[in-house]
Amino acid sequence: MDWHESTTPFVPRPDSSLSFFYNYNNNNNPIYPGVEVKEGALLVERGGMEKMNNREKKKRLTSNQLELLERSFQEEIKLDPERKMKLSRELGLQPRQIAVWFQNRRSRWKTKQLEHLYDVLKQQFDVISKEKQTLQEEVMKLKRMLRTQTVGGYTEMSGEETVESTSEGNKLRGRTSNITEALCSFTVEDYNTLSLPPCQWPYYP
DNA sequence: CTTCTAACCTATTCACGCA
DNA sequence: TGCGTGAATAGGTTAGAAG
Repeated sequence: MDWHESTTPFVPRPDSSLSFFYNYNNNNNPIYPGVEVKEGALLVERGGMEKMNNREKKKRLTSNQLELLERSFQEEIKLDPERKMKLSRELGLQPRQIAVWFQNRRSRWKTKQLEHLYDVLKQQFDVISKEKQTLQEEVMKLKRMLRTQTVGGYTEMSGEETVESTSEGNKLRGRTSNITEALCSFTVEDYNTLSLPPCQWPYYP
């Protein structure tokens, strides 16, 4: 899940309705006085686009700025105050802009991770699904064989006792239902510990 | 215990840039 | 000019410090 092993594992926050999404634990939330400028660098307020006339036009970051930000992000997904100020100085951007960029970047990163996870799970599901189909076909085949044998004078299986209700059938059922349960009960907490193939960053949608 | 602050998050808005 | 992208905003939660 982490870009680097150094980053904090995905730990849902307790007691939060949004805990599902809280990747990054907040236990060592640093004090960072006077840096987080709530307006200042930002150009537009909600519903106040007319105010932009007096402000700087919203600009895209330059390729150099993006390159450095991206490098920094890949070193560490979280932004500590010191690094924020350093990047701010180096890139000539407001600290708030750096913070926003990291925020948005983490968001994009997580979206990609979820897409990747979906692909992995789908692949696994397809394989298992195929396997189940093969086994079901085999069961049908065995049933047919049994029926032929009983017609020919062999011992007949009583009433409901089919191949599926035998120990083999139970094994098969148990196995498939376990797989289904496992897939249906998959949570993001599992996602934390799931070992995924290495994720090639940066990749964009 | 309550309040404040600063960090984080998701969802959303909307300007920019490209086909 | 329509659409995708991404910078920025809004509004929410949590943790930690201070009163």
